[in-house]
Amino acid sequence: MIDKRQILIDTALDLFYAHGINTIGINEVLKVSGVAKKTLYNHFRSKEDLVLATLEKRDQIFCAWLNDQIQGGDSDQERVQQLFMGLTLWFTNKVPALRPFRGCFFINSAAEFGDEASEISRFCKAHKARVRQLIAESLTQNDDQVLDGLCLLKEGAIVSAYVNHDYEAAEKCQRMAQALVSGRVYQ
Amino acid sequence: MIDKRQILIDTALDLFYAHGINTIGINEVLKVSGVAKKTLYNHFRSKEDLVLATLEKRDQIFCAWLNDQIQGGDSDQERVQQLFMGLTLWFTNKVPALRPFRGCFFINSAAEFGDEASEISRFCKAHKARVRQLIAESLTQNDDQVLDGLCLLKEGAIVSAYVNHDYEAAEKCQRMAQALVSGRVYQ
DNA sequence: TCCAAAGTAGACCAACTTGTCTACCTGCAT
DNA sequence: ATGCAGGTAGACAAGTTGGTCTACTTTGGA
Repeated sequence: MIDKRQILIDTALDLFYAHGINTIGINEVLKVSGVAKKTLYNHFRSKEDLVLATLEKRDQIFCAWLNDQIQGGDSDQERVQQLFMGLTLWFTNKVPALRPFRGCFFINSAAEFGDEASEISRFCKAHKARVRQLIAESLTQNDDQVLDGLCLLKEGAIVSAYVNHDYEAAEKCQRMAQALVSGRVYQ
Repeated sequence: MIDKRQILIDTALDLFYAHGINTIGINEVLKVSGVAKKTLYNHFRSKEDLVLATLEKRDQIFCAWLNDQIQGGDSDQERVQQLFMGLTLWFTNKVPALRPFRGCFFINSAAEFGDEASEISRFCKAHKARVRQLIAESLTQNDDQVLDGLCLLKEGAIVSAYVNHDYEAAEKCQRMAQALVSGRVYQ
C-alpha cells in the first residue's frame, strides 16, 4: 500500500494552495484523496498539523526548484537574471512542480493566520529566511543591502503578479536588480 | 439614532483586518458592534456585501492618508522619500487611522478569496491601480517604468514588513527608489 | 496460515456558519 | 396621540466544521 501520509500531504497542498487553507475543509481533502478520516487522524493530530506538513512540503519543492534555477551562470549578474526569469516562468505556469500560480503559499497562509505567535506564521517567516539564504549562497558577492534589495523586489514581483495579474512583474524588476548587483545603487 | 450602517462597516473592517475575513463570523461582528442581526441584513444582502463595504472604506481611508503623505515636497526625490517614510510610519503603528499593522488588507483579502473572478479579488486589484494612480499624480515626471518600479518596491516592503516582521523594509527601499526616480536605472 | 497493523466507510458529536423570521420596542413627524 | 420606520433580542433552519469512534476489511510478513 502506497504511503497514505504522502497522498494526504500532496492532496492537501494542492487544495490549500489553490483555494486557501480556510476554504478547504478536512472532508474535502478526504474526498479528493480517497483516504479515510481515521487514517488522516492516525497520521496527523489535527488540521493544523496537516497544514504544517503541507508548508514543509511546499518549502522543499520551492527551494529545490529555486536552487536549480539560480545555480550555474558565469557571474552574479547572470544569476540574478536567472532568478527573475525563473519567477516569470513560475507566474506563467511553466513550472509544473509549482502548480498553477496562485501567489506565494507562505504569504497567503500568513495572511490567513495572522496571529504572529502561531506556528503557521512562524513557518512562513522561516521559509522566507531560507529563500534569502539560498539566494545569498548563489552569489559570490555578499552584501546584505544588495540581498535585501533583491528580496524586496522578489516579494514585490510575486504580489504584483498575484494581486494585479501582472505576470511581467518579475521582468520589470530586472533593471533594478542589475543596478543593485552591479554596485550602481550601493557604494 | 447614529447610522448603524457605518457602525457595522467600522466594526467589521477592524475585525476583518485584524483577524482575516474567514476567521470572523457575522455573529462576532454583531456582538462587538452591538447591532442586531436583522439590522445588519436590512443594510447588507450578505456577508460578501458587508466585506465589499469594508474594502471600500479601507480604500478610502488608505488613499486619503497616502495622498496626504506624498503631497507637497519640493521635488520628486522628496516625494518618493515621503512615500517610503510613510510606509515605515504605517508599519510601526504611527498612523492610528490605519489601525495596528497587519499587512495590506487587499493583499490579505485577495489571498483569502483566490478566485480571480470574485468581486472581492477584483476590488483588490482595482485598489492597487488607484494607489498607483495616486503616486503617479504626485510626481512631476511621468515614466511608467519608474512608476512600476516604485510600486514593486512598495509591495515588497509591505509583504516583508508583514511576513518577515521587517519593519525597516520601507527604509531599505529608499536607495533603490531614489536611484529610480533620479534616472540612474532607466535611461 | 494466521495475526497484528493499518486501512476502510461512515455514523455521530458539538460547535459554528450564514441567513430568515417572529415579536416586541422606541423615537419622531404628523 | 398615533402611526410607522427602523431598531431590538434571539429562536430557528440548514448546512459545514474539525474531530471521535465503532465495526469491518485488507495487507504483508513470520
